[in-house]
Amino acid sequence: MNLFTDIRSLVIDALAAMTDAGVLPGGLDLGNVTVEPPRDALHGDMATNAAMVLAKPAGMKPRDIAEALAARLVADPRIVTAEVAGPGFLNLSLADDVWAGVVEAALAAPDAYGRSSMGAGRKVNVEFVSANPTGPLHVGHTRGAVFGDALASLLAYAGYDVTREYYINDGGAQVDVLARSAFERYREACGQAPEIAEGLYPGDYLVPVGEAIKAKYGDSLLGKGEEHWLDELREFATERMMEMIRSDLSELGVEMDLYYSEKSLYGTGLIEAAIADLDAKGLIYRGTLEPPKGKMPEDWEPREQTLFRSTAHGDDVDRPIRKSDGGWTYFAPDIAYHYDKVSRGYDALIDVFGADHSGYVKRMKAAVSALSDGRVPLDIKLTQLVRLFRDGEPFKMSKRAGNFVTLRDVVDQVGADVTRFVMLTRKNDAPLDFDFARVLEQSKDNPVFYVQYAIARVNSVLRKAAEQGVVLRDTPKLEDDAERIVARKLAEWPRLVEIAARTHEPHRIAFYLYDLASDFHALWNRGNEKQHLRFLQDGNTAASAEKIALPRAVGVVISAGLGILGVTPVEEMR
RNA sequence: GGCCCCGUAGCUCAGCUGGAUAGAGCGACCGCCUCCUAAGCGGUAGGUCACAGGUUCAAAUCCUGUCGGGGUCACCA
Repeated sequence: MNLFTDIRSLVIDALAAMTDAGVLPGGLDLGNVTVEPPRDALHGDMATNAAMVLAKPAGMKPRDIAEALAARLVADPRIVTAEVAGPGFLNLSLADDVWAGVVEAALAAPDAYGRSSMGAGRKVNVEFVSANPTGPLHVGHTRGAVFGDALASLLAYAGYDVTREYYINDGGAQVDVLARSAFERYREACGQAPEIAEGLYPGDYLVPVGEAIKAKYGDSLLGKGEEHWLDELREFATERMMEMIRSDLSELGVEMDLYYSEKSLYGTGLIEAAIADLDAKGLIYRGTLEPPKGKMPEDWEPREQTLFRSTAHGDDVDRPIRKSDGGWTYFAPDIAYHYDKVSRGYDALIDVFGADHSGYVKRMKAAVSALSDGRVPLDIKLTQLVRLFRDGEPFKMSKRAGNFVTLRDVVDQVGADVTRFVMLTRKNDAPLDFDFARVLEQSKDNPVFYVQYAIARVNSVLRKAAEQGVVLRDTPKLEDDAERIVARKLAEWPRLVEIAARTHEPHRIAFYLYDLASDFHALWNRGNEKQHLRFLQDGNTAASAEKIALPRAVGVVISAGLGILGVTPVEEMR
């Protein structure tokens, strides 16, 4: 049930009837006619722009259209008043029955209310995190993980068939560096002094890996050149890193459907096939790139390379796919990976990158556009930096020293639920301040707590009601504006889900939940002043049952929303 | 220099396929607990939506340009 689409249908039908009656000319495009919540509640419950949108094509004054439309709309029992306002808005106020119906719908099908069929079962692949398997996940990855996971849940809630996927960059030079770094820790485990040369990974998370290598190989690798151990240790260390990463993600509540290995692309012909596909489309050629405009790199020299004509699909320059030694550049397996995603039959692809990868957006979009002949849209969402604070004091991280703050640090200190909610209290492309102390604060200044407190209050009322022997009923009685405001906010939920899903912006869910909680807290406090607004009516279980329906519906929607965000609703706060 | 993101109240940020008098929280000020959790609520004050053009019945939103902040920039991933 989506009240806004219901009322929009009503408006569209009325406009069609006006056309049939000769009031409006035929052939009007009604696509731009909207029914939305007005910004100001004083304007009513819903507003439609129909008269303004149609005035020009119909050759009529907005007011005339609006008044004729109003006359038809008020004939519907759901519409109490329809008033022309401003430049031609038609403000609608809806009957209390309608709001009661919203509450009933939520209570009748708690798992379904707000779910959308807009996805229509279309297959969407959400690739996220995809951190190099060379160390633990840090805060930046955490944000990407939370964002991607919530986005995936949101899309599933909106009716898409979603795959969560992680691309393991285990095919490049950085996993060689990992192997060498692990080897030094292995030497350390064997009692030798490790030599962590410049460029190796210094983090002590490799210490246990070194010990594990010793446990497996004894001292048989000591003193041998890397040609004897590089392949084996690369695989060994990479597997250990991925175990750690999977475990970190699991701590955060993220479960991938598929881990896709870059290395697995090699030797299968997939890269060659992807490039051949582009070649067949005339998009591969030998050529020399112009130097970058503006500042000239010190060591730049003209060089003939094998290039992908990404400019044919919107990129700024063509991109090399082979290195001068004949090997593939990192871009080639990326192309092959997306070629594989396309050929797996997805209707849409989403990649979640850190903002520092913004330079790859155009070339990846160009690749997918070329590979799918423009059929499969690729949306790339960038997550901005996370700045860490404690009690307002920023603290520094140094990747060189290996002392960056890890996902596990964050989750261990504040918990997965708080981490996830806070990470979604900003738009993905806005920087996020994360204060370890503040996010645990139990006050209304902390949105996590504020929303959880609302649901805790709902549960509190339900416990009290059970003690008093109230038999729950799904038919609410709404008699005050404070109640209607809450019901109206509940009515916006299905609409909001669709907007958030369409824009790929799960943060909208978090903001909505905050607003809903706010309306609910306001209603709660009205009960302090007005006895009839209390959910529990003294000694009158029948009246209580009618009053409790609304907060129960609030609980339904907050639970559903937190579910999308991957946050566990609390039972109570003590 | 090219490209990408950002610029909205003193601060941190929302703002719906373009809608009406641009919202919330913090901070400031004034109020509300005999009563379902005051861990909360109500009110007051605070704005050239960076700037300038353009499109439109209508622009914080779309387009162009300028300014300011951040990111990124061939044979690393």
